[in-house]
Amino acid sequence: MHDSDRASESEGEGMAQHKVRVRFAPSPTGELHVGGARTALFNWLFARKHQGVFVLRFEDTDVERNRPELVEPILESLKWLGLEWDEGPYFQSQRLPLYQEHARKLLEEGRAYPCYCTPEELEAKRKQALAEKRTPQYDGTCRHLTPQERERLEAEGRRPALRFVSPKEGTTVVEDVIRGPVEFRNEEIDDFIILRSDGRPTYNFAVVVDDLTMGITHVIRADEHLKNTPKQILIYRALGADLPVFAHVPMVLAKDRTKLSKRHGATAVFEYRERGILPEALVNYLARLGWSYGDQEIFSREELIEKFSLEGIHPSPAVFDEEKLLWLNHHYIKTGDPKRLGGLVKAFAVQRGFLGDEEAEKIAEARWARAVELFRERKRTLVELAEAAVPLLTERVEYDPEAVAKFLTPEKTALLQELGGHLEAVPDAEWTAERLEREIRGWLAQRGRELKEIAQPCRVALTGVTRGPGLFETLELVGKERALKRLREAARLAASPS
RNA sequence: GUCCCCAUCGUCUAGCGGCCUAGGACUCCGGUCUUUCAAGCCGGCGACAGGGGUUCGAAUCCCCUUGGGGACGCCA
Repeated sequence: MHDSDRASESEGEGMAQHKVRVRFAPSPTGELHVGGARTALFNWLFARKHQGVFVLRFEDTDVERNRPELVEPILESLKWLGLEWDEGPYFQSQRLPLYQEHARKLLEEGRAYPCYCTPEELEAKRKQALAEKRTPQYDGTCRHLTPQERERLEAEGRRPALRFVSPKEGTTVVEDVIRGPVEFRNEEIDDFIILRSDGRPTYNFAVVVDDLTMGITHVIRADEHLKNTPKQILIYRALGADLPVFAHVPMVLAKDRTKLSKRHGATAVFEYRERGILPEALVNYLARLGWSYGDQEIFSREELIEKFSLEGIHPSPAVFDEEKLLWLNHHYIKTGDPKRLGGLVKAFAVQRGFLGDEEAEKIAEARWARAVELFRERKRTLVELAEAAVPLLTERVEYDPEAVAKFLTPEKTALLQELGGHLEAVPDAEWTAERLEREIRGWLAQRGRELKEIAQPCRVALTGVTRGPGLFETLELVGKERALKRLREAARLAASPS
C-alpha cells in the first residue's frame, strides 16, 4: 500500500524519458535571498544539464503578504546571476479557476469536504492544544456533517473552506533523491485545507496542481518543504497522477547556525551585488555550498552544468561563510577581463559617490582597465577597487596624516622635488612604467642611493597612502602632469599638517 | 509538546568497509619573495559528537544517547 510509485527511479540517464522540467517558485514576500538563489541555481543547473526546461512561477496566493513590487527585483536578481528561465513567470493568482476546478473534482469524488469552522475557532483550538502540549491538528468537526447541518451553517452565512480527506491509517513515504525514503504516519496528517473560504487555494494544493499541469518532472526545493511532501503526495494520488521526483536541498544557515534572516546582515542577492561581489563568484560559491565535486573549488558556469548532479548535494545544512565568498570574488577579480571589470569599477565609483558621473566618463576606458590591473591582487570587491583607483585617476587624493608625517620629511621631500625635476625630461609619450623605472634607477645610482629610500615617500606623495601597487606603475597611471605636481607639492603637504 | 531532517577541522567539504597515523579549500599563524601592501610559493595549527553492536577489519553499516536545525496556519 505504500508509496514506491516511481519516485525512486529518479534521474535515469540515457533513457529516453520525458524531458526534464523543473521550476523555481518563489513567493513575492521578500527580496531573493541567497538560500533561494541557491535553490534556483540547482534547478537551473539541473535543467541545463539535462537539456530540460526551467520554469519560473510566483506563488502569490497570499494576498495579505504579497508585494507585487517585489516581483521585478526578484526577476532582476535571477538575471543578474545568469539564471535565465525558459518559461513563465507564471502567477498563481492568475490561475485560480484551475485550482477550483481540481478542487471541485476532489469534492465530487468525496476526497474533500466543506468545513465551516471559522479561522477564529480554529485558532482557539490550536492555542489550546499547544497549551495542553498536544499536537495541534484539525479535529474533524465538519468531516461528517449531514446535508441538513451544512444547510443550517450556510444559512448562518458561513462560507466554507475545503478540506482534504486524508487517510487515518498507514504511511506515506517520500522517496527523496538526496535523503532516501522518508516515512510519515498518515495519522500525523490532518484534514488540511486546500481551498480557502474565499476560493483561493492554499500552498500545498496550488503547488500540486501547478506542478502537475506544468508537467514538472523534478521538484527541487528547500528542505523546509519536506514535511509538506506527504500531503502533496496524497493530493497527487487523489488526482490520479504520477509523482515527480523529489529532491529537498538542505537549508543555508547563518553563522549562528539558525535560519538565515535579516538580522544576520546581508542575505539578499542584491546586497552582495551592491558590495561589489561578482555574479560568477556568488554562483560559484552558492553551487559549492552543500554540493561538491571532489576537491574542486573553482567552477566555470559550463563546468557546473557539466558536473552538477543531485547526488552530489550534501544532506546536511550548510553555514554561509562570507570569507570564502570574498576569496572566490577575489579570484574572479584577479582573473577577469580588465576591460569589463574596469567598466564595473567605474559604475561603482560613481554610485558610491567617489566621483561624479561626468568626471568618471572623462577618464579613458583603458585607464579604468589599467587601474583594475594594478589593484586586482590587493582588493577583494569592486567597491574596494573603485575606492583605491580614484586617487590615481582623479584629483581626489586624501593624504593619510600618519603616512605624511612618517615619510614626507624635509629630507625626503627635497629628494622628491629633485626627482620630479629630473622626470620633467621624460616625454609624455614615453611616460611608461618601464621607462620610468630605467630613469629612476639611473637617477638613484648616480646619487648612490637605493630605491627603498624614496619608494614610500614617493608613494605617499602620489597616492596619499603607504600601500598600493608598484611605484613605477603608479607613476604611469597617475600621469606625468599630475604626478610631477604631486611630487612638487609634497613639501608643502608636510609643512602644513592638516 | 509532537513530527521530520542532520552530525568529519571554526567554516565549506573529500571519504560511499581495508588506499585514512583522515585529503583539499577558506580563515588564522609562520617563512619566502620584495620599493610598501597584496598576490604567489613553502610550511604549521586544526575534525571522524559519545556509547553500544555487525565485521578479520569501521569515519564509512545498524541501534541508542547527545547536540543542532526545521516544520506543526483559511503563510509559503
